[in-house]
Amino acid sequence: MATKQIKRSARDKLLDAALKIIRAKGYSATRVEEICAEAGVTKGAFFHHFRNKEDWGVAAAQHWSGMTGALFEGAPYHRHDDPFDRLIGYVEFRKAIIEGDVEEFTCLVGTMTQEIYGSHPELREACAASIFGHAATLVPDIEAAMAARGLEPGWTAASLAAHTQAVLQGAFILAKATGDRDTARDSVDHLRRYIELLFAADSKAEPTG
Amino acid sequence: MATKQIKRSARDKLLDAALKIIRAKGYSATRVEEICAEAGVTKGAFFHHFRNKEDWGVAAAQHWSGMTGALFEGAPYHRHDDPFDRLIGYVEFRKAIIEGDVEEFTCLVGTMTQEIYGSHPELREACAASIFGHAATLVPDIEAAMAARGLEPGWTAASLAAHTQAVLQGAFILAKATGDRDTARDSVDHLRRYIELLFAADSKAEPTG
DNA sequence: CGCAACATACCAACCGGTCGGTTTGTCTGT
DNA sequence: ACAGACAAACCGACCGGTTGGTATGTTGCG
Repeated sequence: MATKQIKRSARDKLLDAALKIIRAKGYSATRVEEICAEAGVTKGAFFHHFRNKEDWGVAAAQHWSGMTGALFEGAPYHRHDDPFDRLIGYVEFRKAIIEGDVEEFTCLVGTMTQEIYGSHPELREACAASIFGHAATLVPDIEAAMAARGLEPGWTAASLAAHTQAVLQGAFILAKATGDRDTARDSVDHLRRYIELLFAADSKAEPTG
Repeated sequence: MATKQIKRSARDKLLDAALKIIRAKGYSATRVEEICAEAGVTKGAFFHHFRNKEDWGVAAAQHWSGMTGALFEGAPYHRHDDPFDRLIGYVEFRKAIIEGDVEEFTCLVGTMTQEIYGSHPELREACAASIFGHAATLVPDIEAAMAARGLEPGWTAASLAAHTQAVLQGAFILAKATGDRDTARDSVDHLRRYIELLFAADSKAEPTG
């Protein structure tokens, strides 16, 4: 199933190069010759596989969704019996993979969204699908945890799931600003604390209407 | 002190253009001729006032700091007597100014940081100073609120202040992805609820070590 | 006058995209 | 087993518009 061919095609190499370069310097500043050099192929190969640069960007976003999807699907936090534990496990897993250089742990589609949301609708759509598709995987566990505690709060499971992604995206920006992983990890700690407080305040009245 | 000249100089116009264009399409994709057109000046004026594009970007970040600094300094939430109320007031103010098109309420320096953190150190420094300089204005109120409730938690005032900025930056990304203001406002609601829960759980033991 | 604030004209490098050609693999008939 | 046909994968020179930056005026104000 996995890595069925030893010889990676030019397309695959160009997509892997996308992850590295876009996360390091953004979509707009990335030149296609630079992509080709990183991938070790020529410009001809690039335009054989992709109609244009945006087409490559869309494919990169989909490639990213596939890779991250597999990563989270195989992550250990799913083993917990309690849905709340799985949710906390997810957050801790997100914290744990904040490792190495900034361009290694930041989010491809979040970075792209910033630059292209107004000028490349197709690409924006692909990025949005990646972010919210991932957020949707959290919803069942959140709903189950809510039901288990009999919570009927002023927020929805989908909204909390989206919020986790907002915190992570924002944490990445701060880490880029400081150049320090710990800046991002601190925000993930706050996110974990928030979720714990949300589900601890089970029978109490909500402070916010 | 403020707006001492009716005739805005080319420099001011170029800086105002920066806010509009960079927020709409990012730093890299913004062309200097486009900046000049938006500002209604010529390229000669641009390179008279700025050594190069990056120099202009740094000035834009500082201009942004000055503008937002004045905005928040004059905001009504400072009138509250209680520091906790001021903190909540700040969050609500941030929610209230999420209005109009996406490029009108998103953050200039957050957008820039994403693209240039690895390639333009001076610009990154200016953006980081803007973000964390703003976060620092929240620290006294957070500390006062902590002291008033006798909180000695596992988190610091500076860390919570930084987290507020992370949530806001992340909320902006999600709003760019969906094209909908409400996506951002939802995360600000979660942020408010988190702060309320933090300060409500005064005498209780922290769930997170 | 003299200097700063602008305008105009221009350039060399760059960059996305094209195009004709070559290599590599696969399918088919014998 | 093998040659021929065909297509997809890939190459790299080339093009034309664009872009950051410069060189050289011109204007206006103290």
